[in-house]
Amino acid sequence: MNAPRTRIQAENRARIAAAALDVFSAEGFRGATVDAIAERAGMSKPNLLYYFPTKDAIYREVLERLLDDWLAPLRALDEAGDPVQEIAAYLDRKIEMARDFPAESRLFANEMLRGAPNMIDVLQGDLRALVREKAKVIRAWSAAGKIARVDPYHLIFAIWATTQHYADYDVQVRAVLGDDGEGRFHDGAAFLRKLFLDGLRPR
Amino acid sequence: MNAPRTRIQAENRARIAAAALDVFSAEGFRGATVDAIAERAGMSKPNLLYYFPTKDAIYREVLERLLDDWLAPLRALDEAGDPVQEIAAYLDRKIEMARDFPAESRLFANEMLRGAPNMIDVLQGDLRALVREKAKVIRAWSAAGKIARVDPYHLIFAIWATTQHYADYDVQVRAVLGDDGEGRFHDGAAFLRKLFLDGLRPR
DNA sequence: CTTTGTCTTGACCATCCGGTAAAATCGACG
DNA sequence: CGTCGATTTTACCGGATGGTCAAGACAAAG
Repeated sequence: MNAPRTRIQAENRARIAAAALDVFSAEGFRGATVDAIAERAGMSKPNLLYYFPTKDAIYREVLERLLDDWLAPLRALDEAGDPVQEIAAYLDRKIEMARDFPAESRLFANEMLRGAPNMIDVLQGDLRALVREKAKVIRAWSAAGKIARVDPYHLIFAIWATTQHYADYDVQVRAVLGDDGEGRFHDGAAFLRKLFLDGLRPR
Repeated sequence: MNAPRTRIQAENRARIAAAALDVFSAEGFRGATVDAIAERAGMSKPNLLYYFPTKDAIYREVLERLLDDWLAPLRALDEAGDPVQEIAAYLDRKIEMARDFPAESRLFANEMLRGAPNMIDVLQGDLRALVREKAKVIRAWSAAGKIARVDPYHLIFAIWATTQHYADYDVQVRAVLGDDGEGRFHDGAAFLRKLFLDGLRPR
């Protein structure tokens, strides 16, 4: 069943993965029930288990489907572009993802909080390599005087943290700001651009 | 049983709360089992349930014990101090908390991810009021030209996000950096000070 | 239409888990 | 020491949940 062989299989596996993303991200792995995922996918539990053998398998599938999209914004950081604009654009892409794919962000957050039992290998492998590569780019920008001399790793962490915060801590942000439609994403993006480029100290 | 009447009660309730903090923060509410908390506290499950009537009650107790400590760093932001130093000091305090009390941070993160079912009233009440008050202070600093004109709410979010990231995403940070003892907290603090004060654009 | 493999369902099982009951043990105080 | 309330333990219950099974419904190909 690893490679979908029929149209129905492809459709249903996709529907299940979408439903599972919602449920897992909102309830955590343990809090999500197979029944809840099945109901959200519009099918019975045994039917769902016809497509995925175990709850774990569903979870792993969801994680896998996410990974590429998740790292795409960092991958797109372009050595050849203008450094300041590249970083501003990276911030924007990440804020957009927090706005448009909050469930994905929360799923990752849940996995991290538990110690990444299903992703530790990816973190230490592909992710680490990608970050190292981009850190090199950032360091070169620093050396060329295009941006300030800062630790590129912690810069990347700060970009992740500030942008994903709008998805992961959405309740808190909304509680503090009051309900603002989606204005918080726009205002947050503007603030972050200013923060990352110019900081707080008056010039 | 709300107010401990004996020495043993006070001791055991404290031991249970400490154990529960560890288990809840690592596994999430649903992932934590009463048995696991009891074992970690060094007692049997029925014994634990002699001190707290339900799993929910344990969880609420843990949240309550945390709240004051959690908001203390923001409360300490002093209108009368030097703005730049006040913000730098706030960053430092928050980074220290991420290093010294990561379980607390992760517990909050778990609660936020689920939509804060047990804290939404606090968020919309005390927290919101406190943030509003401090936002006013920050805005006054901006108006006086002591710091740049930025949205004070999003500034506070950014401080929370960047500092708590070192607790909540600890696995990821360690996977990317390799094991570094606790150097990441020192380096992170230095980076954040520079980021928040001066930004990335070369001067 | 019929056949054959795909898909779906209802009934069911075993385990985990939150919580209870009641008896046994402990410990502070007279 | 003896008493009595505080504490702890053993045994247990019922519902939730992950997963199975066997039979039925369905779709595609001849």
